[in-house]
Amino acid sequence: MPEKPYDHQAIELKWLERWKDATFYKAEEDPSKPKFYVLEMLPYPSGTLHIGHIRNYSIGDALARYKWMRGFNVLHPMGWDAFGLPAENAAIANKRPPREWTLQNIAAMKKTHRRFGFSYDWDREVSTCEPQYYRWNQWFFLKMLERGLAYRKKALVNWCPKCATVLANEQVVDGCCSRHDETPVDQRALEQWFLKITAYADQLLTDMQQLEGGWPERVLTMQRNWIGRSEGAEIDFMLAETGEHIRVFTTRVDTIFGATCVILAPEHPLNETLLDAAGKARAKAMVDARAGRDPGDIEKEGFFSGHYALNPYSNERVPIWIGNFVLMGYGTGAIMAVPAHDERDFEFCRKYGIPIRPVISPVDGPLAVEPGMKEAFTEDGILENSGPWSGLPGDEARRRMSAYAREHGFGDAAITYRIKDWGISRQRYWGTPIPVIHCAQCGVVPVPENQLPVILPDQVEITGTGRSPLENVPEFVNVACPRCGGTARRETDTMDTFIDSSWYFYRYCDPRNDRMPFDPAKIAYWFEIDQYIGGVEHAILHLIYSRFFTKMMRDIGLVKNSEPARRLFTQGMVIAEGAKMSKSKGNVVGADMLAEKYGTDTARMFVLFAAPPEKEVDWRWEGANGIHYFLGRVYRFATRNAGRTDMPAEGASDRKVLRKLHQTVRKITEDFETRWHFNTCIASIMELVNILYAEEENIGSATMAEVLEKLALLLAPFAPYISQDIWDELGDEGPVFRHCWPSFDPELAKEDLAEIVVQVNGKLRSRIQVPFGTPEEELKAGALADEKIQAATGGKKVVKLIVVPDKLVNIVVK
RNA sequence: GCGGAUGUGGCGGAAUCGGCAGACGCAGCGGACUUAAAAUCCGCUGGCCCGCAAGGGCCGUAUGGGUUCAAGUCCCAUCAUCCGCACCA
Repeated sequence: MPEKPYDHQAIELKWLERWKDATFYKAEEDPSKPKFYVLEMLPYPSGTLHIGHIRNYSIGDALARYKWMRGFNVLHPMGWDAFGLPAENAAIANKRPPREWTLQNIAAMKKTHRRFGFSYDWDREVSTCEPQYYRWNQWFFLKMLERGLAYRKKALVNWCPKCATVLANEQVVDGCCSRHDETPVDQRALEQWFLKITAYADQLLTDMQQLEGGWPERVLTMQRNWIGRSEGAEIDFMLAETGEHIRVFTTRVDTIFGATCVILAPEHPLNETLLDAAGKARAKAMVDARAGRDPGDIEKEGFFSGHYALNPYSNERVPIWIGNFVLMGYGTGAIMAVPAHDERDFEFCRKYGIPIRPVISPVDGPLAVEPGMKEAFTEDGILENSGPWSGLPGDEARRRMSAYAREHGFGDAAITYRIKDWGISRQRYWGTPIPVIHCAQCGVVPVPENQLPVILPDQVEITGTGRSPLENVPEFVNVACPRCGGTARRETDTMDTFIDSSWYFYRYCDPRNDRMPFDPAKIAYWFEIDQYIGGVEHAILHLIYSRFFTKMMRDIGLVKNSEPARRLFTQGMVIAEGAKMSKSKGNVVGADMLAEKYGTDTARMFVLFAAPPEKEVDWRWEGANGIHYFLGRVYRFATRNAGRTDMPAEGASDRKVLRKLHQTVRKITEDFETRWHFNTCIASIMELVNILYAEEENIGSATMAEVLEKLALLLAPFAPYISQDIWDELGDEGPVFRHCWPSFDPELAKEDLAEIVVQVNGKLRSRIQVPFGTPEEELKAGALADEKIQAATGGKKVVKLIVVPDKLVNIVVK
């Protein structure tokens, strides 16, 4: 057949058109087949797909296609994380309703998605801003309300003045809004809804054992730190005058005889009664000074409150201080300061001349003496000067002293977590309405289930003033109380959008169900997710909320699994010409731009070729040229050799080509099953093609037919259009990615002769060819007889011979 | 400050279990084809040195040490870059 030029535009358009109504990516439950659920994180519909998205989807698509070819029943869905702030900002800027803006963006992005030909089952598409979806957010909220997992409290919350809304702790980075780098976050007291993720803190931690090996260690470590479990004790110090209690949390109750003061956070509620007006002002100033600052830069400061507390173990009277380094949000907001055995306390007490009293001696040394201590001794040791506890080792003392506190009613062993309950109220329009009603008579009343969904009204003026725009929609706000029928007001806050993405992957399994969030039987078939793929930036937020939701759903009987995803892969970022891509730098590499210039096959393959998928990729246009050129080489070779019968008889070239072919199949198969280094997979296909060019006229017809067919199959997971077109040119039927993945013959993949590296004192000096399995003695003899080796050893004494069969001989001479 | 990862040609990267460093590609150089260019095809391409040449030698995986017959790979220290956490009691 005559050679054809590689016209990527024509090829991609042709198959795009032919596949328009194809159904081969449709997934259906089929218990007779092994299932495989591969999932990429759903995008926010910003309007355009960029190369970072393409990388994420190209990895997932290659895996999905490979698994199909291996006979799995694959579920590979896609959807839209469609609620969120940018839609409102766009509405303010362009005077267009968020819904319209969002739907238009989805349409544009979906078009690009289709153009790239990713293998999604679009019948399962989910868009989180649709009432059919968010009604189940509301339904889950009501379920959690019933179980006490959702509750309301007045709380100091993080407030971003630019977003004009509340942020979750996870959305605050270095005291600033994660969306506005330079904007310090304020603290405001508001009535907020919270989800009790802390009730699952322990399970979130212990269930990580199931994820070990399947999730990146890095992500597990980040989650562990985020949950921040710490074991210790809570102890009440009694206020000397009034008898009120100050509860402190400590991990080192064994050091309590060294406590020389108690320190309260500046926001501590007791300050209201403890401090005079001047003191309150100082405390307030401390809180303000801390806002938005890097904690490492703030010097420890404090002042004496004028009051004293009693140490319940020793009955000692210690001063109560207010300290800026004590956090209200952790533990009890109050600490006992043991300067001799804690670095921070040491720094603070030195500064203010508070006594330092060592009570723990090192296991193998004497007790420190004060004055003269240069730093705190923070390790475990033996208790001294600690009344009846003296002489005990630290761990035993902690156990017995906690028990003592419990028996005497002034404390107990306690576990504290760094993770806090999840504040989900947002004073925003474009999100899921929280389904409750505020009634003057009945208080907070949940919207009855049969009245869901609470529909987000369409005609709303977006103001960005910090009050929910829904407050200005009387037909939304004014309702009858479901309990007493009296006039009542609807809740106008909406939910954090992380709710949406916490369970969307369940909805994919049953996306049109209007009686339940999904049918549990379908979940039982598809779950857990076999492979989840996304950016590492979601290591704590999205991935911890999703794990929490799964456990909650399990506890209300909807699912059986305790974890959503068995395996997680976090791909590296794509940067452009050495810099992080961003709109402001104008260096965003858009997906459509790529499709036009090189075609989608080239774009996909280049991001996979440029680096292993877990590493960062630097996008360089010249690199993409190389892949495009390579695909052209493949295409021209295949079209001019398809169906050829004028080839010479089979000979040495066939052996060579087939060996390389089977080696390539083996390499790529192994990589798909283990480490996904698609860059070297593609490199090995290039090597194969280089050999084909070198041997083109010497290959027999049968070999040529086999190699072309398998080449198309090997390319299918990475470059579906060109591989399909070659498949078609070869006269093969149907979609190439529904054909069986090629097998390899280990015998054919084997080299004829082993090449033995011969070293003298560890340096390469010669190579010899021998049959595989040549005995050690023969290898030694062969190596010593080699001309170059004789020259190199030059009659020196052979001290030792190291032999690695089929690989290497090292001759050690003196 | 604490924790983790990474460091290999001009560039992206390869070397999967301690056994040939630099696969594959980009960029560059040369040749063929062409009136010419593009496209395409073929070749060269870590550094230094010896040689007209064929060929050969030495150095080389951030730096300094160590283990080993053998180290990019293992151990210790240092430096650099990136990421996460950062007063968590």
